[in-house]
Amino acid sequence: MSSEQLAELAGVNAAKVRKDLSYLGTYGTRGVGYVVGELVDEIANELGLTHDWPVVIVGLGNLGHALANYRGFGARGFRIVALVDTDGSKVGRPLGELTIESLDELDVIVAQREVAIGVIAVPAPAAQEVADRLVAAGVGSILNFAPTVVTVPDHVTLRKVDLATELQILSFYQQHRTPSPV
Amino acid sequence: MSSEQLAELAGVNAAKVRKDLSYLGTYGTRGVGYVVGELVDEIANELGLTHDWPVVIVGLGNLGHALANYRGFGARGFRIVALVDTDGSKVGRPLGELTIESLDELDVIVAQREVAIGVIAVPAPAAQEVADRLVAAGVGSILNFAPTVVTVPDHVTLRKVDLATELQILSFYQQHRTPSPV
DNA sequence: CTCTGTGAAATTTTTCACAGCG
DNA sequence: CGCTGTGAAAAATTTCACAGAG
Repeated sequence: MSSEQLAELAGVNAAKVRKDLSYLGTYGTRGVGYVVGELVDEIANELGLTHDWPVVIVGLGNLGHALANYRGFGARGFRIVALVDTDGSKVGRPLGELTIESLDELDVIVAQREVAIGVIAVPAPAAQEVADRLVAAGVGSILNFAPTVVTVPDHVTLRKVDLATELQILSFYQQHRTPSPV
Repeated sequence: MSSEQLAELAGVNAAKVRKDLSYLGTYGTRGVGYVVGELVDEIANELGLTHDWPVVIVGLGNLGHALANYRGFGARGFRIVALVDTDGSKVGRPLGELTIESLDELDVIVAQREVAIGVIAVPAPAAQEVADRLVAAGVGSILNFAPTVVTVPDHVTLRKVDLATELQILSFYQQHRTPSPV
């Protein structure tokens, strides 16, 4: 497949595709293009998709359940190894292959199962507390779904997914009738 | 509040804050700083948060439920006006203030309630079909949570939230021990 | 010939640094 | 004075355009 075709599919400039791919090394063949399978392998390799990343989900309301049931984490190297909630009535309840555990067990869970990533799916008021506990337990990366600002030490990577923000971006484009970006 | 303080809170350079805010007009006072309330109003105004945007959620599995129950859409001007599912056994079931309706009613729902934004929360295989129906019904913007590529005509704005991608970005940083961005 | 890989140019974004207002 | 608003400089990103490999 040529950089032109890849660019078309990705909605970007062909030169950009070539420049970006060139950072991986020389995987194209002049006059021919790229072998898609090779590219996929090399990109997976470069992005670290060869690792297996144990994940803990904190908070099992609707969103937590949705995440716990989400197909496709496995295919990308993420293994959900624990489900944690503060709600005593939820603790002990089975969910898929796992059983909901108490937030108080977090330290042990993270240490024993070598959890690398924590997902916060609790209500906003509890998010900072959960983040602090995750950090204290030794988690290196946090994905926060709670609609609130959470702060963590520098050595911890934090990302936030804010559903209302996504809608806001959409409505902004709609309002301005700007041609759709990515 | 000074641009310095705002920059600190946002984790960016103070000059950038001033430059960005200057595009809104002249809302700061030299020697003093910005009046936060004024800024909030002006930004809300510029971003179109004064509108009210009717939203339809398609697919009421765990994720759809989570979205339907999500607090904070209202505060940002998004009003969920319809919940739609293909599953006959779900149709008619009440959820919050709304009742789940059939996908077949989509055209009427969108037209009558002036729906501007559609949220796709169905399994991946059904996503394209739902997107097509939303477009046909006249929705101008779509937020897709299904982990699959969906294509829409140019005049429709599409955004995608892919949970696995978010985790991938996290694990990439973790692997490279790069200082946390954003 | 075709299509990559890549210097160089163009463009965009970010930062600097300072005149000048309150 | 202190802090904004903003030209100008610096840095980063994207695109061009073409030598050269297959």
